[in-house]
Amino acid sequence: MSPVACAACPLRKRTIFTPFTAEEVVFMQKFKVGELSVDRGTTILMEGSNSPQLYTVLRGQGIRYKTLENGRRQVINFLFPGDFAGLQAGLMGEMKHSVEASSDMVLCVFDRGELWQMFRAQPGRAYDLTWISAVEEHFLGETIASLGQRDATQRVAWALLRMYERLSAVGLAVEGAVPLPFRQQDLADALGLSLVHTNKTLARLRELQLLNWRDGRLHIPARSELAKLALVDLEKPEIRPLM
Amino acid sequence: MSPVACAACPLRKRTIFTPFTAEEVVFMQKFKVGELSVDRGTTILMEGSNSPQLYTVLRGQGIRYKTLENGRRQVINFLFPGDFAGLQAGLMGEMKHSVEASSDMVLCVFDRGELWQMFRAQPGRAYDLTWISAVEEHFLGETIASLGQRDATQRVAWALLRMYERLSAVGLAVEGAVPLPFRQQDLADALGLSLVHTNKTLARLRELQLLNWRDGRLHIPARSELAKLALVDLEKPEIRPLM
DNA sequence: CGCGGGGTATGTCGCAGTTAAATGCGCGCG
DNA sequence: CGCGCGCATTTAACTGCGACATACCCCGCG
Repeated sequence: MSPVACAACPLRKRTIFTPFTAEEVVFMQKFKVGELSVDRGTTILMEGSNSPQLYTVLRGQGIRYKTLENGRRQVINFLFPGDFAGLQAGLMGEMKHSVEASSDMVLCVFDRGELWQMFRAQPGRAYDLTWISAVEEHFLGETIASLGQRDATQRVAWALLRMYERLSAVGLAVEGAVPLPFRQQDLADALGLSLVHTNKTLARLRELQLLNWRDGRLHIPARSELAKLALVDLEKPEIRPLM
Repeated sequence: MSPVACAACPLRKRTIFTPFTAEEVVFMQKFKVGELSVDRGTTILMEGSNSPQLYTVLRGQGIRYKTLENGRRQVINFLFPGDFAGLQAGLMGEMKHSVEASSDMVLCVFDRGELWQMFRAQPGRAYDLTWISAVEEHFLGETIASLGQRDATQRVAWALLRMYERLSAVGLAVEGAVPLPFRQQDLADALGLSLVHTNKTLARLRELQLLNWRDGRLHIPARSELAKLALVDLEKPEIRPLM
């Protein structure tokens, strides 16, 4: 059965940051897999283009977004180490979204055309990918629920809390702070709010000492009630102070 | 390479409604795959439960939803022939969403535990599943964009148009009408709108002869400008009449 | 027959969230 | 040095959408 633990990159079965094994190097060569380093601000995938590459994030953060017909931008999700990108357009055809590096990034790249060969040679990779897709889909579902049913405060709290936990789990927390190199506009576009309102909400959360996000680093105090806030409906009077 | 056309069910490489081939029957037995018929209203998957089964829809429609902490419900997507359900919870663990039959349904069922064996024996299935996931993910991304950036009218227009096209493509359109056995409340919960507001929006779209949804059947007039409406921003004066 | 429940249809009102516009602040650059 | 530019912040005025209330329709049921 071998229920592989979250294997983010086809190259890595274990965790994100381990060095390559000899076996993995052979695999890399066979399937034309390589590493790619990009600078902050680089557009890795562009909507409308026809990229034959797939990526997994090894280090750094990025955002995956889509530009609508009316010019507005929707950030679909944020990319962290372990995430996958490039599949969304289907197994072929042009990309339906863009990916941009919010910090310097290191990516694991391989060819979409090799996927079929890879699955045949290594069914375990297919299993990994299915797993990753399932988790990804789960989070997209959560996001939909957030956009559809929660108010601004809950959305902001939920999003930041989730990112915080996600990055902490990968060991990126330093003294209770985690790197989050996004602009407030990125967060606003992800949550379907205006920049102004996002800002106000952040200010309130900061006042209440529920979180602190400055200079690209997010800090959440030890006994922060943020989790409650993100989940519980604000109707509840005991949480009400938030407004 | 064999870029398999959208193979909805592990049992069917071609289209949705073809009968099983002898080869497929052998496959069914080997991997303990079966068919399941359920009545309208049946809850197929329940959030919190621990179902070991995966499903693909062969016939009928359903909704996949999630109940939030505050009691509100978010419909994540609607299920049509060809759609996949049951994976979202990850490859194991309890379901994070529920699935309910909106009409009588016929499902293709198989065991999550067989997935690994199946992938090993038939890499093509893994490829299919990856494809399906990619398409699914694409639509979830679209939904997120809709919830985040579009107003009520655009959301309703977009959602109904998409379903209409989807079902037409599978040949379910009869005289320009397509079966859509959902309540307005379901649509509202999917779009993050109140029932009342959804209703009013539908009324306006009906007045403008852009669509007609009655008695579980959706009709869209041949030269309906619905598509424009769903995509173009209402700022444009020529579309403005809608308000 | 009357009664109740589920779904649909409309009107009014208030607030959360939007749009617009202006200020401050740090940084790279001619 | 001072100008421009990206980003964060703040204030003020407007509005889309949700909450609530009410009414209608169809159908099954005692």
